[in-house]
Amino acid sequence: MAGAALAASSAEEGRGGWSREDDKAFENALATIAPPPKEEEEEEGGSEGGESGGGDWWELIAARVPGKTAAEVRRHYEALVEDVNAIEAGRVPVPRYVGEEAPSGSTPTAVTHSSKEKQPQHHQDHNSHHGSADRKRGGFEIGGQGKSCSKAEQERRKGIPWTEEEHRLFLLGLDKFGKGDWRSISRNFVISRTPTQVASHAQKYFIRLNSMNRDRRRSSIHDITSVNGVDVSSPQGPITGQANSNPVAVGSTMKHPSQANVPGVAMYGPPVGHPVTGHVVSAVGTPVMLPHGHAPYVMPVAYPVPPPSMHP
DNA sequence: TCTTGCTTACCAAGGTATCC
DNA sequence: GGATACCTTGGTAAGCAAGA
Repeated sequence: MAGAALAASSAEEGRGGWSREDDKAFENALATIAPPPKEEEEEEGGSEGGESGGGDWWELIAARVPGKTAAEVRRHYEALVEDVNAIEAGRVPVPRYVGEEAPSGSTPTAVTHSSKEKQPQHHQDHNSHHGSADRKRGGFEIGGQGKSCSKAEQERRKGIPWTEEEHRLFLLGLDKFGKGDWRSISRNFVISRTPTQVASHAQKYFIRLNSMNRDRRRSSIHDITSVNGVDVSSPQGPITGQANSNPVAVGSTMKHPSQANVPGVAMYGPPVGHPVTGHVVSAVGTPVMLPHGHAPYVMPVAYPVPPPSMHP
């Protein structure tokens, strides 16, 4: 989505003159100002919190985007939503990274930064390939391009750090779909990441949660365990067992550990468990950032490089 | 039985804190 | 300020379970 949002944004530069700064301000506004409650759209649980709630939501948003009117902001938002929906519906080819090959065949499958999904990898002995050049991030081929790779490619290969925004979406998705349903989380929330990536991220996240009471550590993105003041960190232990220890049924209401004295709360300082600003949340069943009648999880986020949608 | 999806364990790279 | 150690993170192979 972020990619979609960015694509939309850049596409819109021609129409509305939205600069990256404008987009950023716009996104920040969206993240911090709750949409007004709307009767027909609030059935899913509504969005609490935030600083607005009034009818002039667009005005509030516009107030945070220098030089933009409420109407412009609204149009911009709707354009973003349209693009996101179009991409999710498979009607629009997903953006690709610079230097990326066009996806062959009809599959619009995104070019992902997960090498697993995009290029065959020599299946080697686990030990033997460790340290081997072709597994190292600078060394494997992409689409037969060989070793000559651009800086951008190398940058991409070494892994794209999760942004706070992505992590928040991850938390929201976790809250909504529960642990284990990485596919849904990836598809509906963190659409810039593959399910595998989401699962991997989750693994680290839960490990982090469970080691919260260990000695002092550096802060990390995984210290963010709540969104909008609502703690969405799961009390469940590490992702354990193939038996799918998934104690959280999909769509079920998760208990918020912070309210139930769970680790995962602040352990050394502010970053830990600090509420993520933004009205996004509410936990279960709540659409993310939904002003007027739009599909959930539309939270435009701009990226320096448009992350491709992972979902065909 | 085969396919799909999830979990775990491991690695390399990069960043940060600490020590000199 | 530089060197070193430690920590965090993203990615992926392998194993396992559930469903078709």
